[in-house]
Amino acid sequence: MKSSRTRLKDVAAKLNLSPALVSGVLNNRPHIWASEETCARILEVAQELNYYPSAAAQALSRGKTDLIVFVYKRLPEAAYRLAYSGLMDALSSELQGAGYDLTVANFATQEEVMAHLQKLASSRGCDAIVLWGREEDTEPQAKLLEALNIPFVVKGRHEVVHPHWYQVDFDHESMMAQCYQRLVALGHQRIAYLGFESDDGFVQCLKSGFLNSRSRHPVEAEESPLFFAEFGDEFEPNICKIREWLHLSPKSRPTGFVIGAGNKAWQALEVGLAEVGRKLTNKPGGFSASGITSSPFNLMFGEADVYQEIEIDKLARFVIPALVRSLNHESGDERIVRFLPKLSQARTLAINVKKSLQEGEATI
Amino acid sequence: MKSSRTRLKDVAAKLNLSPALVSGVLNNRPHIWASEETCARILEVAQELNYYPSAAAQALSRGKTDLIVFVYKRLPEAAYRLAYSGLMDALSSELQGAGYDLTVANFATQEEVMAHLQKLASSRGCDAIVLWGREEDTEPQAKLLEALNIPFVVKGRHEVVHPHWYQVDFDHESMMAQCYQRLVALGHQRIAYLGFESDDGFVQCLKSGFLNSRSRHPVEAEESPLFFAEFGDEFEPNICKIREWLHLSPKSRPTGFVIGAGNKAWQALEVGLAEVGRKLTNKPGGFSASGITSSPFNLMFGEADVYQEIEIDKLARFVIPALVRSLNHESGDERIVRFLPKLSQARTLAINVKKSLQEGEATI
DNA sequence: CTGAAAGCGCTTACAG
DNA sequence: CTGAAAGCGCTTACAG
Repeated sequence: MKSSRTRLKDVAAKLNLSPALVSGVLNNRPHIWASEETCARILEVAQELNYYPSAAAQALSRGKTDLIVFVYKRLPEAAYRLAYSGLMDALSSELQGAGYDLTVANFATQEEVMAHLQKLASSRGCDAIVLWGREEDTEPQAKLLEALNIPFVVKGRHEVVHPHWYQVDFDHESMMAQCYQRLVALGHQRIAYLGFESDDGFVQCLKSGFLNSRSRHPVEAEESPLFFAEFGDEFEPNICKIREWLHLSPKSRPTGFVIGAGNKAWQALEVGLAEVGRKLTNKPGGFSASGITSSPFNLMFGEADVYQEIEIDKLARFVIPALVRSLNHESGDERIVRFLPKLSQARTLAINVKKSLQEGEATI
Repeated sequence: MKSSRTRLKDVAAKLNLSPALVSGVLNNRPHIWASEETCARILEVAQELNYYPSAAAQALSRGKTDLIVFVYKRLPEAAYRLAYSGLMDALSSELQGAGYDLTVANFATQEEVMAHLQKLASSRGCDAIVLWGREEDTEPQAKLLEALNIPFVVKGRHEVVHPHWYQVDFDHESMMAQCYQRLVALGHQRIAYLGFESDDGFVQCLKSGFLNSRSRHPVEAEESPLFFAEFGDEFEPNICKIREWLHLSPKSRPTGFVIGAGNKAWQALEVGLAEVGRKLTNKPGGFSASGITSSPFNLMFGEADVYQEIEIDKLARFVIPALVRSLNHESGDERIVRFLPKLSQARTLAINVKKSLQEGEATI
């Protein structure tokens, strides 16, 4: 009982109407004339016969696939994979709402990505493309799409070199500024920065966000040293640096920490503090931190205001409007979307193994 | 300079050949005759003109879209979202290798999913479908696809009611059995189980895997109590139960833990042990645990052999072969794939705040 | 062994 | 206001 799908002419035949009329009504094309009643009957029969137009035939005749392709180069680091978690949920659901389907294509190498983009363009396999990944990868990809004259949106910070590209990303500078302000408001005088060691665009923006805040703000005496460190997403180098900082004298060690790095940095910070009998707090007078996190995130011992995982989904939701603008070749500054999330309190396990761990009872 | 894409007849014209011949050679159809040299020239010109066949035209004339759709109902719990992390990477890359593109469609409600499946089938929008999610959701979805006679593979444990479905999942029973054996090998006599509180198929399989191992294995005296608890993915209920167990006398409390739950259970276990000055170890004589984890996973204090995050990707790789079998309507037992991962050592922060935390120095 | 022709299932000017 | 016809770009029997 192979159910041969219903075609347009089947529903037209059943109604004794021409396929053209039925097509016109079903797509409610303007300037199509059919009585109210005929329209109703057409809808009814279409539903009754379970008619859905052939996607391929429509794509061929309309020259439009209603397909958006999400393209990226696979990154080996688990941290990046996790950053994509929830992205498909958000993108697919937004696109469905806009009448598009989402196709996903990822490749191990940049060459494969470029070849696929070329193929997509030449085979008219989609209406538009979303590029995701590091700037060093997405930049040549976007250039190719630009040359091929195919609409696209790219995730990333390309405003300096390519201000005319449709692009979406966080406002990393302001995020770090918010964190810095938060710590200043808590009364911290010496505020350290833990970042990533990377040329990635967002990393540089995080860094300059911190440095600009610091130089603009008067709390740190100009001659006070700059507590600044960048590492890969690993525990060891972070903990070493933190130990070094924490072993400075109480008058000279940093008490506030802006984190422009991943969960390993947070873990190192908490462990480092625990080693000296302290934990993070949101109250004045202790050690405090604020910054970005990867998902899932929770503190072990203390408390802190951070940017939580869910933000990447929110970011994804800006992609679709940008895509629509791109498809319509709308111009203007709204080609560049920069999203500033809000700080919120991190969940914590509030582990309290020994009394000596409690705030204020430094033991070393 | 809108680059109008090259069509088949363009390359045919340039070669003074008929489109039919060119098409035949490009698709290297059997029984097509063209001299070696002609073939070479065709390939050459196609490449030179950057020719890729129109996806829509091919789909229409061949009745095949080369599209696989990955369909699921969105689940609100972050834990589930994370379980999908890496899935797209694995699925897309496998499919690209098999000549298919991956399309993703997710919806908030079951009704929307069902409607989309109906539409996909009727619009011939894809060649096959991958269903992912909980059995209670995927079962009616799969039934619909079966009725619509469209090839599919479903993630899940449907072997009892639907042994003829193409399905892929972990061998949860054997996983729990492996964990149990591991603890027995370490000399544990009283082995507890921490699971999820859920009707999900995999949860039931984990549970029966543990219970069967236990009943088959002679180490536990038949009258020894069953240490067994199931909770949602939350910290509090787990820690309460663990405290209760750990406060039993050394002769009667459990020393081994099989974890059929998420990271919250692990955190609770580690915190509970830390509260009594202990941590997990892989050596005989202490407290040990083994089980499943969500990604990313690391222990805070101790060590343990666990199933790591990456397994979900490995699982995904079994989907494509199953899909191909499904497309060819191959029969046999290989419709059901059950994957048994290997235990491996979890990363640990090895936090060691106070000496009293060290193994063997119980303090309470 | 080759090329002209029909067909896939829609859409959309274009004549009635 | 309507319907017959051509066209989207391929593929594939089918006659030469």
